[in-house]
Amino acid sequence: MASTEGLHAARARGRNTRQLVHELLRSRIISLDLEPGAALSENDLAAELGVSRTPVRESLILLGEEGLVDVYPQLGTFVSRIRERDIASAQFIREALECAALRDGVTKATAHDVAELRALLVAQTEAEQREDPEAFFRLDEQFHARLMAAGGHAEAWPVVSQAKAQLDRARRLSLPLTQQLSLLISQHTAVVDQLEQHDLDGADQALRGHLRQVFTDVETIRAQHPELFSDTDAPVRPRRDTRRRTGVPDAG
Amino acid sequence: MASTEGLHAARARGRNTRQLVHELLRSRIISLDLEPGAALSENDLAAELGVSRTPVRESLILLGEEGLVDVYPQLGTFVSRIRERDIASAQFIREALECAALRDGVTKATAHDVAELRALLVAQTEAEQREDPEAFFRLDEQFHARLMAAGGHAEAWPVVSQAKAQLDRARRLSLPLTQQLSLLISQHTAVVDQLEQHDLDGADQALRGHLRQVFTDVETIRAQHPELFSDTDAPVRPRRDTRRRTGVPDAG
DNA sequence: TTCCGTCGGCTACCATACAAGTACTTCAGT
DNA sequence: ACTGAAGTACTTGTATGGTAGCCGACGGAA
Repeated sequence: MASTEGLHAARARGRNTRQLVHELLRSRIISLDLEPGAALSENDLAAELGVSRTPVRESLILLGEEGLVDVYPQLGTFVSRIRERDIASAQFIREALECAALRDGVTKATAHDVAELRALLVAQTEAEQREDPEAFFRLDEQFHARLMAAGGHAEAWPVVSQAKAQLDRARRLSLPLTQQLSLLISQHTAVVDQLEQHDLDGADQALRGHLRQVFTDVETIRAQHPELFSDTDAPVRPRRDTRRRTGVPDAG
Repeated sequence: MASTEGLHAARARGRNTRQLVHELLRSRIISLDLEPGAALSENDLAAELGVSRTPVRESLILLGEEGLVDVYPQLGTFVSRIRERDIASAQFIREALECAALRDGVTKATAHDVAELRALLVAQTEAEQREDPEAFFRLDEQFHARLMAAGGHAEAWPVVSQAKAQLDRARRLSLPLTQQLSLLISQHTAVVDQLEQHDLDGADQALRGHLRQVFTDVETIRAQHPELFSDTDAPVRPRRDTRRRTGVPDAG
C-alpha cells in the first residue's frame, strides 16, 4: 500500500506511471531484490502496484531493451540471468566511454569540476565510515557521472549507466561482504589526482585499472553464486513454476 | 496496402507487430522519408499500417528512448529535429567505441576477418560505380559492424548503431550530392591496411580521421538545411497543424 | 510401465474504450 | 476592432477485453 501511495503521489509530480514503474522495477532488479530468473507477470505486477497492465507492459518492454529482462512471447517475462557475454560487453562499453571522456577531461576540467569530485570523495569516505553501502553505491554512481561531465560528455552517461547496470547486479552481491570500499575510494582519489595534474596517460591508467578491478570482482562472485549466472550462450528457456506463484518476493 | 500485406506476411516469420512497426518507422526516419519535425499521430499511423494503436504506441516509446522522436504528453509525437548536442554526443560515443574495438582488433583480427572486410570494400567500390548510394549505405553499415566484430566486440555494435542513426539522418542529405564515395572507400581501405599490418596507432588514426570527416560533413549540411536542425538547446514545442493533417507524407 | 493425445491454465500480444490534458477556434462582451 | 472565455477537435495516457500460443499435468492405450 505504501508503495502504491508513493507511486500515485509521485505521478502528480510530472512523471507518468510507466516511468515510475520502469524505475521501480529497474532498481529492484539491479539491487537483486528481484533475483535473476524470477518470473515477472504483467498481471501480477499490475495487481501488486495497483495500476493497469499497460504501463507495466511498456516498462517490461523497455527493460527488455536494456537486457535486464527476457521476454518469451506467450510464455512469460523473466529477470535475465547474468550472462558472460553481457558482462564482457558492458565492461567494454563502460571502459571505452569513461576513459575517452576522461582523456577529454584532463584537458578541459576546471577547478570547479575537481572541487566537486573531491566533495564526492569526502562523502564516499563518510559513507564507508558509516558502513552504508547503499549510500556508497549512489555516490559511486554520481562520481563516475560527474567525471564524464568534467570531460564535457554528460550526455553519454546514460549509455554508460545502462551498461553499468549489468555489472552492478553482480557487484551488489559482494559489496556488503568486502571491506574493499577504502580501496575503491583510494582508486577514485588517484584518478582525480591525475586529472588535476593534467596527466593524460596517468589518469587513463588509473581509471582503467579501477574499472577492471571491478570487472575481476565479478568473476570471483561468479564462483560464489553460479546460480545467478547463465553459463550457456544459448538462452535458457525457463521452466514454468507449477506451484503457487510467489510473484514479487517481498510484495506482502 | 502493399506495405500492410508485407507487414502481415513478415509477422508470420517470428517477428511481432511492434518490432515490424519499430523497424519501419526507424528506417523511414533515418532515410528522412519522415522529416525532422513531422507529426506522428498514433491513431493515423495505426490506421495507415492497418494495426491497432498498441504496437504503434510501443514503437514510438522505443523511438523516443533512441532520441529519434520527441513525445509531448497530451500534445503529440514528432520526429526529433537534429540537435547540436545530440550530434556531438553521438559522435563521441561512436568514436570511442569503434576506436576501442579497433585497438583490440589490431591484435586479435584473423586473416578471415581481413578477407571479409576486403570483400566489403570491393562491394563498396561496385556500389560506387553503379552510383547506388543506398547500397553503399548498407555496405558502410556492414563494414563498421564487421570491423567491431574483428575486435571481438560485435555485441557493442547496437550501441554504436543507435548513435550512428543520429549522424546518418544528416548524412543522407549530402551523400547523393557529393562525389565523395571514393574518398570514404579509400579511408576504409586505409583502416584495413593498418589493421592487417598490426599498426595500433596507425589504425586508430586512420579510423578516427574517417569518423571525424563524416562529422564535419554534417556541419556543412547544417548550413544548407538549417530547417532540419534545432539551434536552441531548449526543446521546441512544435505548433499543432491546424489544417487537414497530411500524416505520413507518402502514405497514399 | 511407458507413450501419446487431450485438456486446462497461464502467458504475452493485440485491439478497443475511456480519461486527462492541450491548443486552436469561435463567439460574446466591451 | 479588440479582448477573453467557453467550446471543440485533437493528442497521449491508462484501463480492460479478447485471442493465439506454449507448457505441464492428467488419463487412456499399448
